[in-house]
Amino acid sequence: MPYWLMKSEPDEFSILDLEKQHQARWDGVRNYQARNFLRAMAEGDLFFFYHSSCAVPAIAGIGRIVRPAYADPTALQPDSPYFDAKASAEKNAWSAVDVAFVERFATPVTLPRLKAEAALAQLPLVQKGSRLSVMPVSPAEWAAVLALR
DNA sequence: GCCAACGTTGGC
DNA sequence: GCCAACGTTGGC
Repeated sequence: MPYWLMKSEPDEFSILDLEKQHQARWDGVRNYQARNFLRAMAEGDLFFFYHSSCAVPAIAGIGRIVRPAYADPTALQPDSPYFDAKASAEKNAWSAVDVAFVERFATPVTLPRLKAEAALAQLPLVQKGSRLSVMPVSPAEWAAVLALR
């Protein structure tokens, strides 16, 4: 079962929001590499929920994919910040998945701690300049993060 | 708020 | 197809 990591700005959508809502649509991904990873997800896959662009960037918990990739409806909504004028119902390049809450870490694993972990050196998240917002996580990396929680 | 790094756009 | 300019990401 593949593992993933997805970034979200907690001001927009946080692990606490997911915990309260139980389930949510993960939409608004507008990068082809990230989108391709979304499309590779299967129902039941687990992912780390990462808080980006905030006071304490950190892996804040775990979610589960409950519906695999489908056309992202926000691309078709003119009032959405994720609206894409080039998208149509017939031809929508963007994908969304549905996710469910699994766990909120009592202590989020902060970016400095992730960077200090040798087992995570290959993870795009900790690599200089990487802005990838959806990425695969190997079983060894998954275990290394769980051990830091 | 700053700015480095990146991905995308568009002129040629 | 190249590449400069631009807009965005995201840590600090």
